[in-house]
Parts: sequence; C-alpha cells; structure tokens
Amino acid sequence: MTRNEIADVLSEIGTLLELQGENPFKVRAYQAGARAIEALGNDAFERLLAEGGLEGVRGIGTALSAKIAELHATGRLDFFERLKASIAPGLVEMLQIPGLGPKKIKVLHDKLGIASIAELERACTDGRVAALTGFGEKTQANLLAGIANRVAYGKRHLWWNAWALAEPIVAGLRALAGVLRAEAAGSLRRGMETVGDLDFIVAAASAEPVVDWFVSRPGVAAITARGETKASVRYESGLQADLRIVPEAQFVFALHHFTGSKDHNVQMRQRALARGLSLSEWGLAPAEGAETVKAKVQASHPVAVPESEEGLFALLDLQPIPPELREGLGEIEAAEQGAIPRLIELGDLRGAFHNHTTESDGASTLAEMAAAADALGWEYLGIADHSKSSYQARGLDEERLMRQIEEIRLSNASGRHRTRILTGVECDILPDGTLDLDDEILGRLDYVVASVHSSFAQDEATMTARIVRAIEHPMTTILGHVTGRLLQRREGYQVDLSRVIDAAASHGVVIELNASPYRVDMDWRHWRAAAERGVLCAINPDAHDTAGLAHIRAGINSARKGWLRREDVLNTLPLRDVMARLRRRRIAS
DNA sequence: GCCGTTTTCGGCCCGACTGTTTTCAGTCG
Repeated sequence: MTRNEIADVLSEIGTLLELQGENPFKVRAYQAGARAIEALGNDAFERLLAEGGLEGVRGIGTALSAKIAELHATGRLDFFERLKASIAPGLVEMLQIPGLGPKKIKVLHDKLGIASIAELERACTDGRVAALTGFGEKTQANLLAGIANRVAYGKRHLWWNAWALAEPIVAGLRALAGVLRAEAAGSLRRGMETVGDLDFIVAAASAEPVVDWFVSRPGVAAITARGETKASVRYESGLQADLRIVPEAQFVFALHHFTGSKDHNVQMRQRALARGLSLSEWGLAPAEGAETVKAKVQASHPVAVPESEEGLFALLDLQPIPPELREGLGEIEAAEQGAIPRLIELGDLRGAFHNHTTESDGASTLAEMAAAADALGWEYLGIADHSKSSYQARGLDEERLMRQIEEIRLSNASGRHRTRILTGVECDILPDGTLDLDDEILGRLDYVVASVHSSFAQDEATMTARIVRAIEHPMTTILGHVTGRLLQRREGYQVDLSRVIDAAASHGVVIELNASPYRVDMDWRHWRAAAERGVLCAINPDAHDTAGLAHIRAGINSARKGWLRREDVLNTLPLRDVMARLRRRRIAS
C-alpha cells in the first residue's frame, strides 16, 4: 500500500474512533499520524520503512509504526477491518451535515437506530429528533436544511472566485467608520487552490455597526450566526463567510490564528509552551496558572502587543513566515534557522509562455493579446496555440503555424508594442509519447510547450513513459499542465510525478505551473522537492483571452506555497536571458 | 495513541456561538 493510501486509512481510523466515542486525544493521534507520513515525502517514507520503521518520526509511536508497517507490507490491517465492520457506514457520511458531530450522531444511532442520512431525514420529518434530550425543534429544522443543501454547502470554491468575492468585502470593511484594520484570513490568505469558507478579521472600537454592514451585503442568502463579536453568512453560491471583530490589541493574534493552518497553529502553540508561554487568538501570556489566555491578557497590562505578524513571530524567536507557507510542513523549523526564502512575487514576473489566440481556441486576437501584455508592462508574451491533433481546439498544423510565425515576426518588426511576442506552440504529446508536429517546424520556434490532451485513461506506467519520452525529445522546452487535472471537475491522469520530475531535471526541461484557476498544475505540494532537484518553473496563465492573463496571480500563490524563489522561475528573467536559456536547451540537446 | 529539562503518568491548543438548558454540551474553526 502506498504512503498516501496509508495516510487515508489512518485518517479514516480517526474518524471511526471518533464515532465510537473514543478518547479525543487518541483520535487526534491517528490524524496527526496521517499528516506526519504525508509530510514525510515518498523517499524518506520508503527509506525509513526499509531501515526498520517510522517510530521516532514526530507523531508516530510504537502502535502507529506497527500499523503502518502492516499496511505497507500486506495492504490490510486487522484492527481497521474490525473497526469498519463494527460501525454502520452511514454514520460516517452523517458527519457531512453541518451541526452534526460524533456525539450527536451516537445519540441518534443509540436512541433512534438512525444509521444513514436518509433515515435521519425521515426521523426529522416525523418529529422524532426534536423529542430527544439535547435536541429540539430548532436543531431538527437545521438538520433538515443541512441535508437539503449538503451538496452546495459541502463544496469547496476556487480560490479565484472566492478572492473576487472577498476583495470588495475587505475594501468595504476598511472604509467603515470605526474600523481600524481589516483582513481576509483563512485558506484564501494562504493561497490554497480551493477555499472552504471566507474569514474576515476586523479591529474596531464598536462591533455592532460592522456586523450590521456585513450581514446586509448583496448576495447574502442566509445569516447563520450573529453574536456580539462574530457573525456568519452564507452567500448564494453556497460559500460561507465568517466575520470576527476584535479589539485592536488582539488583531495580530486573531489574524494569525484564523489564517492557520491548523497544523501550523498547533506547532506554534507547542513552541510557545516550550518557552513557558501560552498562545491563542487572544494573545501571548505566561503558561502557568489555570486561567485562560484571554483572562491573563485582559488582567495583566501591559502584555506584548506586536504591531504586525512579523512581531508575533519575533516573540517566539522566529523569522517571519509568509501566510502561504503556514501548512505545518517544516516552515517553523526553517524560520528557526533563518532559512525562510524570499518567495517569488507577482512583480517579479516579466512575461509568460503559454497563451492562446483566436488562431486556435482563444477568444482574443494576437494583436489584442499583445496590447494587453503591453498594458501589464510585460517584456515578452509567448503565444502557444494548440497543435493539429487537438482538433476540437482548432489546433494548428505545420502550415498554419508557419504563417503564425511570420505574423508574429511582422508584428514585432512593426514596433506597435513594447512587449516582444515569442513564437511557441502547445504541442500535443501523442499517446505513444511522440510530438504532434515535425521537428523541422518545431525548430523554428522560440520554444515548445508539450502537453497531454488525449488518452487520459492510460495506466500510470504508460502515461509516465509517454510523458518521459516527450521530455526526452530534444525540441521540448516546457512540459505543460503535468497532471491535466481540472479542480472540482476532473482528476488528473495517473502519472508518477517523481519520475517525471527526475526526467525534467536531467534533460533541462522546464515544468509549467499552469495558473489557470481550474488547473493550478503542477500542484504546489510537489514544487519544493522539484526545485531542490534543479527543475526550473514557468508560471503560465494559459490565457484564452486578454482577461485570462490576470490568472497568473493564482499561479503566484501556488509558486509561493511551493517555496519557490525568483531564481526558480524562468519568466522572472529579462528577455535577453530568457532567449539565451531557451537556446541553451536546444544546443544541449 | 503520543510524548517527556513537568520523563513512564498524566497531560494533550483554545475560545465563540447555538440550542438546549437553568449552568452547559456539542460543534466549529
């Protein structure tokens, strides 16, 4: 069984134990174990197993180590099988209903014999749920609403769409009288490719007018909570948004806390405790004594009140950690050693390579795309329309591509745009791993982006060999959208990314970070290791119209999450250096 | 189930809101 599959089993054991009413700390230990092996990486995981086991990895002790070894060797685990058999499978899916946790599910199961969402719905309709101790009419009505809307409510939202909704809210909050500071926190601020809900943190002298404004925004479909310091609303899209209002002295701590991630926060709190301090969204206080951090902070003035998150990290002897890195994946250890890199920024980019025009499936003409890149101040804009096998996208054959090269040459010569247009193509990688166009025409281009657009269902070995063969082709400059995933629409194809990354590293092929908000492919979770192996990244918007060029912002998020620096990204280079790098690949091959 | 300069037991991150209660449990983040 693979590392990821084992992590899933541990996580599921945690859920099942929770439903059984097990000790919550035991539950957390299984979930922490799952995260620990996910964070380990494949190579370290396999090496440690070969060397005798994972005991000693933080979060994995004797019991988990033995279970992991059994799963790895045999693909099954008696303990897990027995646990699964003892719990009705419908109870797990009931956890999806908002307001239902393990305790209530256990009561519903024990008292009413409910073991599925369908049975729960009937019991609510009959009024049997409201009659239970600890439940009531309101709970019953909320459960029915939760069941009816569970698809819409449970869905995550593309970062791009969530950002478009959040930006004007932050601006509106900041413009309110009495608001001192306002930020969006949560996974949006961490730049995750999808966002579960929005979190807004506001420092204000008086909360009520802020809450009033927030719950009466256009597009609010329901107000799900409304207290003195907090409100929650649900938008028509199903996206939920939480607002928290705090005193100014608490703002930095609240912003850090609600930015997360959970793993990062747990590690930060453990670090505080190791220094005799207790950290919460309320502040930082001495750990001794039984009172809450809140009580201590409010009782003892003055306490440390940092102006910014940088100041908060400094209180724990840490270098500032950018929000994108706060995933509990080694950023605190790096910050301790002063090893947090200067991450790439939007302003570092000087152009991009993978964009379409009306010649294939784009909606803007070459001239329109050039003018838009000019307006962005880009030094270069690469055009890479589809090749002939992508028939549905009106892909170009050798002859049409030749004409496009000439058109681009004339456009550059005319001096109409400061932005230099580069000639490229998004060339299909055919099912056998060969490229879709003749070497002769490919050699006339500035570069070639090679991408898979067909036969997605090939097995992992076939797909991996196919892509590696394309990487080995001397004309290939950039490997396009490595897995082909479309977030929330389609899984990526099966491919061994570790082998693809190795092949790209040894052949000097650049790997694309496709910044289309639906793709964000290759995923940020692989970039740190890829860059360490010497792979260069190209952040490409894959724009199909002029507005699509802005999507490059979504790519910057993921590049930052992947610990990439300016020097790891090809399109931060000035034009002359880019041309030299593209030529070097040709000469080397 | 994990962990340890609080070390083999007894902790384990912390707080707000809702709905049910009449002082609090459960859920959520």
